Amino acid sequence: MSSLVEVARAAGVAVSTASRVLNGSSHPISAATRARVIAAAERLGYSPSALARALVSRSSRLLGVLVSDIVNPYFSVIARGVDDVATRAGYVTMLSNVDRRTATEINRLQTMRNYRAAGVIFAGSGYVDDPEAPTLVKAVRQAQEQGIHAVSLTVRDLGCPVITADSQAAAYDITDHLVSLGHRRIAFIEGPPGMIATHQRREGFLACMSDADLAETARCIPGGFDYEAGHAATMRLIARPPLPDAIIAANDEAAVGALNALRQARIDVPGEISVAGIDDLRVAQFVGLTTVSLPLYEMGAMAARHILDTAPGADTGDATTTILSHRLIPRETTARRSS
Amino acid sequence: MSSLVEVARAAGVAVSTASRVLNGSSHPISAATRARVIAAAERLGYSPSALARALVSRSSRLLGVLVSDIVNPYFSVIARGVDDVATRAGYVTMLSNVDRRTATEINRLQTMRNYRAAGVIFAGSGYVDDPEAPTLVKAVRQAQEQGIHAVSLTVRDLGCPVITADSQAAAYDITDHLVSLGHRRIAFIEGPPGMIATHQRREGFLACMSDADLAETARCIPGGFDYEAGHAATMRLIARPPLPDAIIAANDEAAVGALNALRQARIDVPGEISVAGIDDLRVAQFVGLTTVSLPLYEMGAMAARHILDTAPGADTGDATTTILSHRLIPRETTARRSS
DNA sequence: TTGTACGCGTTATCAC
DNA sequence: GTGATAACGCGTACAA
Repeated sequence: MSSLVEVARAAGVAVSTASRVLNGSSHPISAATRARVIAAAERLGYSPSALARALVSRSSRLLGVLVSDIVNPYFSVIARGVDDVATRAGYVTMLSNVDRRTATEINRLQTMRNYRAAGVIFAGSGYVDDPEAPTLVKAVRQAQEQGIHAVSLTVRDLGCPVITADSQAAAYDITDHLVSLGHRRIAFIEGPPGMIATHQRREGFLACMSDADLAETARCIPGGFDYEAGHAATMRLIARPPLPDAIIAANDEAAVGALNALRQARIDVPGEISVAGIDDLRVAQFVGLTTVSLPLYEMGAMAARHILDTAPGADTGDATTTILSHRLIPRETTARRSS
Repeated sequence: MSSLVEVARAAGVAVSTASRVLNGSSHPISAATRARVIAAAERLGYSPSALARALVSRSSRLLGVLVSDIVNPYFSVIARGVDDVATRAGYVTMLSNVDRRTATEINRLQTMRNYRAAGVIFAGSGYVDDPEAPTLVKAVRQAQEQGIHAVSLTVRDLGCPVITADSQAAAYDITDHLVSLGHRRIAFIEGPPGMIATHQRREGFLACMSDADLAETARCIPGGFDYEAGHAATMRLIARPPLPDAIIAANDEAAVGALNALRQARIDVPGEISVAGIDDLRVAQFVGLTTVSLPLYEMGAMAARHILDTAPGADTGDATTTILSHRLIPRETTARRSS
């Protein structure tokens, strides 16, 4: 609770001197006074006000990250990547859950603007034809004009740099894997309606099926990114035979839901049907799910690094896109078509 | 990037007037000037500096939460609880991963002190006989003297209020469930060595076994809180027959590891052996794991609420303990002893 | 090498 | 109703 003035007084020096020793300034200070100041600070339990510091230096060491839901492992891995580089650089991570609501995203962005965050990372996907998108874009632009760096981790027209994985290619690759295994009638459980990510993954699936001349046996069914959605979609599939040769879910969690629905129906995986997901979250490893590994941690880390490395005030507004590579991870839920 | 002075100038009023309309002061303002100020603020894209605000009001609307690892669902659920109430109250959550290192905990606490956080929540467990504990306690005390509220989500002598679940009772209850199912030779896969949480859960197991006159058939084996640890511990169990009647893992993730080791060894669950965990994370539902549900979300939410509700400067230093209730969740990995 | 003084953006106190 | 002005705690020219 003591301030610099008190430390200075206790050490018998001027505030500026105390300031200089306490913030590692390069300004020359005699060893003696330096020691006195440090001792006084220690004795008083001095805690430098990052608030005042940020106010005068016009830039806080706060780094914001907007996720849909931190409980979703997809986002917690990203957040971990962000926080690791933030912490190493002496920054602190501000986290906000926006539950996929653009309005909430706008709101949280404003809040982080108010705290003069060094940057804000948008981890979640947006919607196609989102009526609120223009408002968000405007808020992002204002933030940028203020010197706040924005980075999006999904392809999204926010007017800020994008650091992401190629979702469409990932979906293409997992589909190709199944096709190469001899599967022809493949069902794709889609993500939540309206999301750009949903659209991209579906397109990747469709593109591959089309390239393999399997467009007629491709089947897209409504789903979602959670367990329940994957489970329900698969139940519907089971209820309307014949069963497809394989099921690809828009993400791992839905794939696990599919797996369980199949198991409950006593349908052998991968004997009777193959199942695959996308993301490669920890749960995929637990259940031996074939999937595509997305560089989530790296996306978060790289976005954070981009913000910290970019000189304050520089190049805001550039909208470069960086694509990090993904990787197919074959495990036990897929096998060569038996029949 | 525009400040209050600029808004005031643009609106042709004094800063104090602009301030009054822009921060919802109860001070009377004529409708005309109010409109002018609002218009000017809007036009200039004014963003009130939460930094300056916090500086003058001597308390920010920042809420810190220290977790071991946000990727661990145990902690992400807690973080969600914290952020939900923080956001609703206009606060923003600062998140830090401390990887179970007391030194890191101290370091991050200092950082949050510097930002004059309204409070800091310690989500992770500490160690028994931790040599660094005194330093942490001192840091917590200093933070409190500064008006920062600390709350621990585990039983831990930090000199701050504790809001938690009764880990020991939870372990007792899950053990009792297995005992009541007829199991006698029960193995307990412990958590990471040295952690208070590990100790509590083990004690709960041992207490129940002892109460059931099963002390001689109780068996504790070293493990950990992750999948790999549960897997490895179970492999060791399998390697030294006879197999126990049941396995209880210190948490759900380790239980899933145990489940997989058993499955790979073609040992039927729950036919030949029952398996249970503790926590009731989402994965437990996926695999049908019998477990004990801990009020993680509520712990985070209640801790946050406690901090926001407590009048600034008041009652810091009280060290009350609040225990939230847990609940047994029987699922498919446990069954009555067959033989 | 050390000290003085101003400004960062707000709020609050006191006049008018 | 409205307007000066003094803090809040710190960094940093500029001076000594």
